[in-house]
Amino acid sequence: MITRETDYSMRMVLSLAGHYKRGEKTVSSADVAGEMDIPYRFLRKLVKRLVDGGLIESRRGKNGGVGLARDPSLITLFDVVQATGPRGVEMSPCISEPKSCKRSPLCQLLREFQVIQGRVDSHLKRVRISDMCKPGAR
Amino acid sequence: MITRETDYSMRMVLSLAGHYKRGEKTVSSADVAGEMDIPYRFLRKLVKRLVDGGLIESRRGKNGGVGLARDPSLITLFDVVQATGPRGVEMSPCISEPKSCKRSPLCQLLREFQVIQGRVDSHLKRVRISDMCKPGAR
DNA sequence: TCTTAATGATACCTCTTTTGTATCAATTAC
DNA sequence: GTAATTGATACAAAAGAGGTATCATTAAGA
Repeated sequence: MITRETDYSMRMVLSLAGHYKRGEKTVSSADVAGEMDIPYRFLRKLVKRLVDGGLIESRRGKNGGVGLARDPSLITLFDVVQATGPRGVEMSPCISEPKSCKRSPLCQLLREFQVIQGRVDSHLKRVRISDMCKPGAR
Repeated sequence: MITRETDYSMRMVLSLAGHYKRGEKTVSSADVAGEMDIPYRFLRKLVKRLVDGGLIESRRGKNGGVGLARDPSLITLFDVVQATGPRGVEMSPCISEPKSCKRSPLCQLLREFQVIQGRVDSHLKRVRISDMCKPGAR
């Protein structure tokens, strides 16, 4: 599931990619929040995870802000998903916690869920942030 | 997202498919609940949706119960998902409610979500219940 | 006809997760 | 030194998921 957290994180990275291409390596969180319709304080929480995940860098103090840690062609949607939360875009609780269900060893449903999850993840891995920064997009 | 509701509904249909193949066209909800580790009263709620969705049929009174409405080869996982809830296995709230976000007309993320959603749905449509009732499976 | 076993309908409850807010400390440019 | 910015942490509100309870209705069979 793509939660708001994941969605907002992706928006933020997209925004930073746009600035990155224009040579603006650092932008304030407030600017990104305004630009991408993200609640400012919520976004501030997400910044931490993206920094911890190594996708963005931040600088404190006056004229500080955040910026991509590397070229947008080297960041995929999957990277953002991973950095945002421990559970990713998991299709089913059975994916991350198969042991919590005694049926899992023989469960045909789990098998199918795993196949679908694999497809979703591999698609997310193929989509680079740079691919999404086309003119007219936002 | 595959919620417990969806998961339980799939389990129920799988169980009924097993009985169906053994010639038992009607089984009590209590038996299915016990067999598939589903809380009985919760399952009762799900029965209604599957009946409304035309996947299963029910008979009241003594010796009543539930059973598949058609051959398991004519029921897919997608059918179960659709019958279970209005939102299906939606990847993102943006899929079912794009109008709720003013960004959607130009949103590159929404485009990607839609592509992924389409892949998930088409996979679910290819998996028939009969495919999943192999020996050793449950 | 009476009893029993089953579903139908509806309402409710509780816990977790998601989403969002608030506060204060630390840092940096000028 | 001041103003602008992020860091860290805690809190709160809202929504959703998961589960329970109750009573009505129906049908089989003694």
